[in-house]
Amino acid sequence: MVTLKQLAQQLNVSVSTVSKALHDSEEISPETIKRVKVLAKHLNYKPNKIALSLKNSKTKSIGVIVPNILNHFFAKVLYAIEKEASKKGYDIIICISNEKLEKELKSLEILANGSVDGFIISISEETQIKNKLSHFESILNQKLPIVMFDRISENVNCDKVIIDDIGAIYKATNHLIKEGRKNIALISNIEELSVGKLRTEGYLNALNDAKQYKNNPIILNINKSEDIETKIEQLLIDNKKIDGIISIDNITGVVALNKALKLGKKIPKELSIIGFSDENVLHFTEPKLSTISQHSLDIGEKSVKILVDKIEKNKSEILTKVINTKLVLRQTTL
Amino acid sequence: MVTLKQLAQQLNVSVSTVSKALHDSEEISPETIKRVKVLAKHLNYKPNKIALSLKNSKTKSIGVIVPNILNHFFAKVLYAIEKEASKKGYDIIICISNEKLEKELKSLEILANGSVDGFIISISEETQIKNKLSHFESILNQKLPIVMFDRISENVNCDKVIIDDIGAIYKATNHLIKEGRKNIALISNIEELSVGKLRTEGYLNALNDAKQYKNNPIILNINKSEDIETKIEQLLIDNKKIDGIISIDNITGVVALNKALKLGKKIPKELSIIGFSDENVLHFTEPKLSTISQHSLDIGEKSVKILVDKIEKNKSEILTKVINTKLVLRQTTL
DNA sequence: CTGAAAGCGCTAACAT
DNA sequence: ATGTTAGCGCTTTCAG
Repeated sequence: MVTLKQLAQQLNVSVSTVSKALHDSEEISPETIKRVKVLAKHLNYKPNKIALSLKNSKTKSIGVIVPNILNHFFAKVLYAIEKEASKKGYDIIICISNEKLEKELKSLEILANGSVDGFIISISEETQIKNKLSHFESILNQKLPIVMFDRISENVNCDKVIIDDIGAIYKATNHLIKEGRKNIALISNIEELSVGKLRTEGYLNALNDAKQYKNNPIILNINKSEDIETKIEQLLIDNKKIDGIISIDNITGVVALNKALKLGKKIPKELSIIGFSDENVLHFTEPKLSTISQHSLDIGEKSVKILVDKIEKNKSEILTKVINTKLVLRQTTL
Repeated sequence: MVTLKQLAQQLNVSVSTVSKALHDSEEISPETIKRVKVLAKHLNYKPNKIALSLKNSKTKSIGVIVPNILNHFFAKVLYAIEKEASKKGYDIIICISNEKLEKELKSLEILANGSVDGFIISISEETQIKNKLSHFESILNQKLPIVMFDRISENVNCDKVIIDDIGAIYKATNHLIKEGRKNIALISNIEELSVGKLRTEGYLNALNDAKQYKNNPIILNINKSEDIETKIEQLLIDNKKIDGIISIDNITGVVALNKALKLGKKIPKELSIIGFSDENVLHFTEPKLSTISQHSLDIGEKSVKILVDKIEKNKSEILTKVINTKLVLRQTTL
């Protein structure tokens, strides 16, 4: 890399003159500025980011820690984070916790060595289960701001970007009730997560609030060790009355659709299905899956905006931003 | 952040003593080492990465530039890159080119300001089409190593990690021929990419080499502006004789399967389908899609290993590593 | 208008 | 065994 020093030597001026010239300082004569800039351009000089970071105690980098990048939701949020961060002149350093507390903790600790100005985090499953939160507190104590999204913890005092999980599923369930469905099942493979519990709550609330709905809730929680496809197929076989399915994660909806088709169900005539998460590979099901869109792009964008505000404007109020969801009716609902 | 200086002041010793103590230097007395370490631990001292980077002219960071993180293949490679990099003590800074030359170029330039020790890159579509490669040369001239994977350019003299694209599709096509298929179509939405051309070549070679195969190739190239679902459905309707489909990207295989089912095709009895890319959401099709697995994890892992070798051992030979593919027969082939 | 010097946090050669 | 100094690349007083 070309340095100020090298430019200075070649031009027979001092390093500080070069620095000032490159910043169009009033102190420097126009011709010197010209000379400096010409050479800088010619040698492709670029200010060393590391040196700047050290000098300014600002890295212009954001640490992003997500549980699982193979989950399309997180990939999409990441996409939006990168886009917005890039727009604002920030690099993003990403770590994948792989749903493990240990990795999340380590990643956080490592990046808190001066590498980043703040964090955007979605909590790992293990962390949520064990409810171990001290690593977040530790970061906040070091005056490094954190923005949590989707998988948050009420007990950490930081900015948050979430969706109205209860309301989203409430609306979806209600839609099926209004369709006249009498046996609406909820399928989930995220029982342990904060969002899983909230979404389930939305489903139960909706059933409760509908006076005309008489039947008991049907909830299929599939845990990590169980086979999603087997469980769902079994549910459909065991419970032939099911005429509505709400999936609260972004996988089981597709599986339910495929299994129902395989079993010869007419969709949406005999069975309505609503999945979770917006447009993606799911787009390509046949018929097209109706879903709750959680606007992943907005979530990512907003997270960056809030974090950068914290970093640059030292805003001190802690806020929780709720991103709207939308029920997108495609072809698996009436 | 706690600094050496602060530790030194509190202990009434010099900064260098503290530094040496923390590195268990022979020069320092055991008791001083003890005192220093106790306080360091107590104050949660962590060496400032930025300062180290500046001092060592090594950032222990890798710049990763991918075209599209929503493509499951890239997400998976990214996952593997993060895992291996983390293991080796490297951070990864990611940029998403979004298939645009401009963004790729900018990202590369920005990170070449001292932020990273090297790059792992998969070239954007626009870059491949325009065949503009000077930005890579520029980086290499700055002695920053590059490893390219999947979407590479023969004309850039850097390490590469690829699969045997021709051979992979050749094998798959051959499998369908051996099944006795007489009208094997190739579907692609990546015509413009280097890998797209190679894979198509593999298909054509296989048809040519099979003396018993009489019919002409059937190739459906779907470009960005066209609707994948419409085109594929139309193909199946227009050409009822098609009894084999090879998809050379990681989307059209699923679509072809769903459309064929919708049109009442018996699979795999009347029609065999082979997709591209390994286990993922596609896993959940019904029946399960047979695919060419490209071992994305190996690709990511290997890329990091090669790059880190270059960075740390100054290896100078340029190599191209070919990762094996595997034909994984599930339920859409005989 | 230009330059010298200090300092960001750290390490290491070189005193003492 | 401990301290001083210089230097990584940069900005920014302060001096000239």
